[in-house]
Amino acid sequence: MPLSTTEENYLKAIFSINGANDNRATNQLIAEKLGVNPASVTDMLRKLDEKRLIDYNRADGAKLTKEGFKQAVKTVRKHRLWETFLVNNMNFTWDEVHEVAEQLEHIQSDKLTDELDKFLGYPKFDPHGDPIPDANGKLAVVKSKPLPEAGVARKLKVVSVTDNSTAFLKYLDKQGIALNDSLVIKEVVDFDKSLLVELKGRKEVFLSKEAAGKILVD
Amino acid sequence: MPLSTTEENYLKAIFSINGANDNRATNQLIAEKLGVNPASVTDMLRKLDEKRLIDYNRADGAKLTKEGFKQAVKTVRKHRLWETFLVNNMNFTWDEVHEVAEQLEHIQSDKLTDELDKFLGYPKFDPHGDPIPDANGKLAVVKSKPLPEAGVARKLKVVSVTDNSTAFLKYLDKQGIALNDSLVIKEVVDFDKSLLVELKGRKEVFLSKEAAGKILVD
DNA sequence: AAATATAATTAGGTAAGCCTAAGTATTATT
DNA sequence: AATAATACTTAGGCTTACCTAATTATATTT
Repeated sequence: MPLSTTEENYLKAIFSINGANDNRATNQLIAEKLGVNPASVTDMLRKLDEKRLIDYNRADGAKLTKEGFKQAVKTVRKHRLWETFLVNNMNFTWDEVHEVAEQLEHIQSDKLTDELDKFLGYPKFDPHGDPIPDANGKLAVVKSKPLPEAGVARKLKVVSVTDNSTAFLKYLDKQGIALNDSLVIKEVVDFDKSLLVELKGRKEVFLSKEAAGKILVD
Repeated sequence: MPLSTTEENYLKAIFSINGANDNRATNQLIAEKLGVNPASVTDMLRKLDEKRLIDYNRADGAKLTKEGFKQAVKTVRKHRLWETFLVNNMNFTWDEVHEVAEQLEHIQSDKLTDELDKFLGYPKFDPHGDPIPDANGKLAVVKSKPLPEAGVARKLKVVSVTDNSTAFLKYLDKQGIALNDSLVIKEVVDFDKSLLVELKGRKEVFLSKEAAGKILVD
């Protein structure tokens, strides 16, 4: 039988906490992410372990099994496809989509998911710049590129800089940009190709074309 | 707070049983429609009565209040809009849509509902020929009648079916009958009241009295 | 009117998913 | 090593929405 909405949400939470690493989600992190009491988490993790969707024990926390991973990715795929649909076709803004997508991601129909994917033109990224798993669960691999070559509105991560001069690094520091920081290009100014960039803390800064070209993002 | 999926389903069931008339749904009919035990229905009807979504007592059965009616129509609106979307844009056939639409009808977002309506071009009827309530809950009125009540030799149009089961829809498909098709009753067979019907492509098929009674024409 | 059938209700129980409060491990600090 | 802080589990309970079996109320027959 299919997973419940709640089970799907737990798998998704573990997926988002563990990421690509070999981390193991703790009860507390999961409880916080889902807004439930840690005692409730214990119950559900045990249940998911029994169903072989996760590996779980008190000492090491929770890790998705192959099957659990598959299910989590499927839910993420649906979530991101629906977000794309809402923004592209239903006139939602990227900050309005989350709540509705949280509901839509639990609709159970592989046919619908795949038709939606087709309808949208097999998008690789959702409106937040997060990669959309394909029908086989594969995620687009992002290879870093200079900031000016990245698209607008995608969630980017600073992975490296091509100028290690003190002057440049100090400049970045002053702007509030550091390695591994997330940022989003809000706008490309037409006449001088400078970029309006939103940083983590909702702070916005302008970067000249020269400066931006030295920042590699993912 | 918003209604639960189950509450919405009860209201919808009462709506579909009572129709436009002043009927009052009985526990048994509701139980049958929802596939639950009559004892469970008693519980829920009492709860809906307390919430003033229905008027309920043992003697007269259940009737929607103004608010309950509003909620039911809203769910029906969503159901039929999603069905239309699935057929028009997701390559579903009209006999495939029901199960998924049962899930989609519970998505809570007025903005999404109205944007979907707009996206679809404010359709008046769904793929089964059922009228779609507009944003104010108003339904297009159709003066249609069951096929056996229509006269012989008149050009008729299939506007709706009163049985949306997969079995019936597949049967119609096989006979070559689809929504909005034109047809003409050539003959009423006396002894069993079955109908000889001529379809668009000059093709003639026999329809039993039972099957014909579920086809509404204009 | 009495007997029977049908419909609805009551009583007691279950499972999922959550809670609080109290207790037990584990890890960090002194 | 002893104490304190943090993390997790246990125990007992709650709500929703369902169930079965037994009972009561209403209709229908005879």
